[in-house]
Amino acid sequence: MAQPIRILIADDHQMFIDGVRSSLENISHITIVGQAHNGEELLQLLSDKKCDIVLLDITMPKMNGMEACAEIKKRFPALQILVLSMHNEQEYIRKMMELGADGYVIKNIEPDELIRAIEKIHAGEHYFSSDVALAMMSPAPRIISEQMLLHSEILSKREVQIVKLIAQEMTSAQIANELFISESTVETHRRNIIQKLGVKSTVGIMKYAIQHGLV
Amino acid sequence: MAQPIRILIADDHQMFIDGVRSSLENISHITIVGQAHNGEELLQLLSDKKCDIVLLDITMPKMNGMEACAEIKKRFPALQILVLSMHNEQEYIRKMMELGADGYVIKNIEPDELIRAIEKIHAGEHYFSSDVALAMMSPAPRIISEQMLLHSEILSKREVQIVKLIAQEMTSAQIANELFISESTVETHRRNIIQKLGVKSTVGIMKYAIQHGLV
DNA sequence: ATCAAAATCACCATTTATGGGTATTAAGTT
DNA sequence: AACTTAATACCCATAAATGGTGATTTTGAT
Repeated sequence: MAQPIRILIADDHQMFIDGVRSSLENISHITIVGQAHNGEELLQLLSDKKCDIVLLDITMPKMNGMEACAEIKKRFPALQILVLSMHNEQEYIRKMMELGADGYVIKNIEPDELIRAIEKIHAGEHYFSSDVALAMMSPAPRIISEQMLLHSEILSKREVQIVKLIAQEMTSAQIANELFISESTVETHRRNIIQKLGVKSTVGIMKYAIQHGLV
Repeated sequence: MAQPIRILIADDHQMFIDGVRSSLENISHITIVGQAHNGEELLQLLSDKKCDIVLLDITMPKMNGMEACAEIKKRFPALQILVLSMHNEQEYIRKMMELGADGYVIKNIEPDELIRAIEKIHAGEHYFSSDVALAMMSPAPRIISEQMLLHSEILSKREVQIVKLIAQEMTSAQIANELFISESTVETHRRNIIQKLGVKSTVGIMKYAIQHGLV
């Protein structure tokens, strides 16, 4: 190849970025053109620098990997995304693929495999590490999981906001006060959230929130 | 220094280990003598290899960093431990220090600072990254926090059991049914748990449960 | 301009959870 | 044997959350 594959890395841990860098620095046909510690930074970078593939973490502050992925695919459809996550739950994988990711590997991947993944993605193929592929094999870990996927439209901004406040152990009344809205409204939101996520109670909301990096 | 500082790294993510390795490989007075992906592996390694400092992650499978830390300090009191974690909550920091850790830094630390931390620890001092020190400054994030520390004995077996069931979105009645005890008892446990953890509601219990790997 | 989704609010009733206090029994420790 | 903790259970009252239904307004997209 005449031109090396240009890579951008987005991950909130510098040390992890360094790990990736050290794995790739001696590979002649791959070059790292930049790095970001969150989704916002990444999107800013993308306006300036040209690159082929983004290595994207999911758990990041400010704008997480899911939001970033959706945004990137909207603004730069040609850009390819390889998710590098520590989560290998079906929900995550499915979600990221729905949002337009081109591949998904677990962070404990070996350098060799990472290189292979990048090459595959660049060649227009999808790539999943074996852990990930395995996770997708099991038909349905929980009964609610199907329901969860059916209702997997993302929560609205307001709903996310409320989930975050719930996660701070606030009651509906306190949240209403915080957001200058009625308690009824908060409770309506609460119930809509429970329905959307296919969970039973606030406890389920919390699990979702933590697993999806909302807290 | 005649002898380099011998380091062992324990972290469940190989790529992170690689990140640390690449940061330290050109430092002549520091040498990495081994790595482990969980607490058990680490303890096995320690029986064979001699080393000065363990870089220890908290979140690991099989045996996590807390258990490993306690065990190491019991079996090898002279060995020094630098916690390398992504959590900078007071609870974690305090806990690890109680368990005998010698320093605590956040994973997004810069390589320079990591080296400094290792040197300090090896010199018999403690070391905390500025993030961590800052986190410890705030006297009490919540008023109940003091209470939290006073009551920081771990939950009893029964209580842990109930936390796990709560995490499955079960109501007190359902839990009572599951455990063949009265609903009153479950509610008493529930309230004791809330008090012990210094949280406000079931939401707080959930956060604790998830962060401490009970679910 | 029109349509769909999101956000807002209220009424109802019922179920759950929280907070206070009290008490008994079993199990384990010193 | 004396003491502590864990586990069990109940009383009362209040606060909070859940479920159902219906409705208006704002906002965003086609």
